[in-house]
Amino acid sequence: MARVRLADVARAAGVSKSTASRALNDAAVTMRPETRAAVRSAADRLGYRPHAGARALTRGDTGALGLSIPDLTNPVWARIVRAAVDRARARDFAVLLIEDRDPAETHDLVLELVGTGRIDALVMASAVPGHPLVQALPELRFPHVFLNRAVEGSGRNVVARDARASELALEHLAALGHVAVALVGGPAGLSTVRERSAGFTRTAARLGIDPAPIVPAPFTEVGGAEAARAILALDPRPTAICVNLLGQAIGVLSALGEAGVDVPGEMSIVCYDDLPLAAYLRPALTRVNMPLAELGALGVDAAIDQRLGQDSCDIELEHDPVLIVGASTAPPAVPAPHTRST
Amino acid sequence: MARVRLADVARAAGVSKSTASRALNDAAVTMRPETRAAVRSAADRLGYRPHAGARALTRGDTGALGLSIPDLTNPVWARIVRAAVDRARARDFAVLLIEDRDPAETHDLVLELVGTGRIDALVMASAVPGHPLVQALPELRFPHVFLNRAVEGSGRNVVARDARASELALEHLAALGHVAVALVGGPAGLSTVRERSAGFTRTAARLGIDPAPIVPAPFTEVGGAEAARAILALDPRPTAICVNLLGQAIGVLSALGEAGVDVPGEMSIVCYDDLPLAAYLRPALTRVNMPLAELGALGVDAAIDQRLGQDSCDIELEHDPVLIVGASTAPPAVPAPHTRST
DNA sequence: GTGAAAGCGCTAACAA
DNA sequence: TTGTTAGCGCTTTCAC
Repeated sequence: MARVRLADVARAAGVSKSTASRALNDAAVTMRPETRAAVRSAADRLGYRPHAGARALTRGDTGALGLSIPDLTNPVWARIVRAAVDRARARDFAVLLIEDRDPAETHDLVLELVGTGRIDALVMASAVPGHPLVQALPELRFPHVFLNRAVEGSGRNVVARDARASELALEHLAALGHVAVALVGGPAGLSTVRERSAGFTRTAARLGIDPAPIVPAPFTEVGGAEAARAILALDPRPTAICVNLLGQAIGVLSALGEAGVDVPGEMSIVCYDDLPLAAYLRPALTRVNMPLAELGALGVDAAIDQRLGQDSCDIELEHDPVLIVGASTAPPAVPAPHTRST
Repeated sequence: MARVRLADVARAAGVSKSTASRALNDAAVTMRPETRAAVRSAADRLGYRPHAGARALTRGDTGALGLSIPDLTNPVWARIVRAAVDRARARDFAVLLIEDRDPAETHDLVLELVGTGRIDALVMASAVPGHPLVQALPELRFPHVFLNRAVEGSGRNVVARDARASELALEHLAALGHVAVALVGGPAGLSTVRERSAGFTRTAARLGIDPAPIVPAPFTEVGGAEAARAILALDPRPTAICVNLLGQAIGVLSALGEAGVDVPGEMSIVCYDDLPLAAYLRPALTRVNMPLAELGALGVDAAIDQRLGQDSCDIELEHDPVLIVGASTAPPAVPAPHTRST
């Protein structure tokens, strides 16, 4: 099972190494069709595979991408990764996965990957304010894009229409008659959170919904549960809650259940994540489906294109989020009194 | 930002390339301490990083591992991947992630990765009976281990004590007084499923629990829901259900809820996955925590060690699964009559 | 203990 | 249209 080298193919086809190389790689160059065919068939027959290291050495690229995401155990990221890997493979790139649980370590790792010439570009989906990589990348002049977590002014952002998620949610709730809605937000500084919050506030105003409390919360079940308890304590109490993450929504459901608050009877819930799970919770969640697959694919495309010399630019996904109505939303039981002491 | 090469380091340290290389890589070779120090400090100062491709060419290895898993969106696999990537990094290896959604494609991809010399070893966590790779790998004589999905007779299996999960679950249920327990199983041919089923049958017999129905089901929410409906239709009806996957368990809860069956009042549930989510379901699940992190880490260790020339062998994890009692298990409401017509 | 030189497998000038 | 040649950056004999 010794490695088949280009020289072997060349010999088998009766040509020189360079001709063999050209026949295999350079579709543009003009050469006798039978030469090309001979080389190709020899390569096929012998099972020739170019050695990636050798190629990296001469061509100066690796055919690999780095992909950094914040949390692998969140299925939303898993879906993005899946789409990214698929697209990368379609374009003949491998993906080195980086789970960014510690920015400083991620910084070191990426610098190592770049320095050792292991990747051609980086898809950075774990940007947060103050992340050392966000600062380091431009100085490196290394091809990169920011995916789903925009860095303002970078001109390399690939993002979904996050504000639209809030619009869809609030329009649905308004149509049901809700006039006071809360939002369980997320960690400060994340562009998705910011966009969704902005869309929330803007749309609430437009629809005549109460200036609604936005409760920041960690992206965890506990975070959702605590936010829900805070919201329950509000006076007047909102009749619906929008939630950024499915994990948070599960925490919200849990807290509401413990407090004896019926969903959707006394409280409606809309979640901005759509995963199979969401349909099987009790009640099944009304949710917004974000185009995660498109996100992953476009991120990879942008990164590769940039490596190929194309100028980078901010990209917003074509597809709108989609609202999926479940059993967690209903008209408010008692029209909220909507009075307030002055 | 031009690349710093070994030659640059050598020049800066006033030695030859070979000396520089030795100083940096070969801890064993004997050389003047000050020479080594000079080289090291020069390398540090210049920010030298050996080029991975060049190194692959001369050393014949890449410092990268392939890791194939069945489903990235299942957080259980995400945890295994996380641990694998961490361990790989600790041993200075990168990980190329492969999501095996189509065995034929995975086969091609892995052969490509191996053929192009992109990986030094494969951690195969997506083996199923008849998987083309399972056949191809031994012929390739390429270092590989089977992780969490054993291939009988391969002598390269890294697995947890899956049978023990069933033991723990049944012992808990027996202590509560259950005498008829069902198991929601999984796709045929998976070693984990087989082990858990075997442990289930064996332990049930030992504890005097009814020859219990094992209902195979896909690893999805729907799968769990359908299995639950089948179990509800049984006569006599079991008073408890063990479930292989968290996703299935959520389907089970959903189906039981729809059928108006109270958990744990009328039906107890134990799930063999422990994820944060499980604690926030209503009711919070009684569950078995498998040592997933150890699994991922040992799989990587075994793969690397094998690449390093060590003989492979089957490995069972040191740590036992752990039972975590939630609110989904309770004594059976009415002692099951336990009579049967003959 | 250290240096010179060869070569890993490939691509890309440059010739022919 | 094809072949010759010279590296890419590194490790590793083999001399010294």
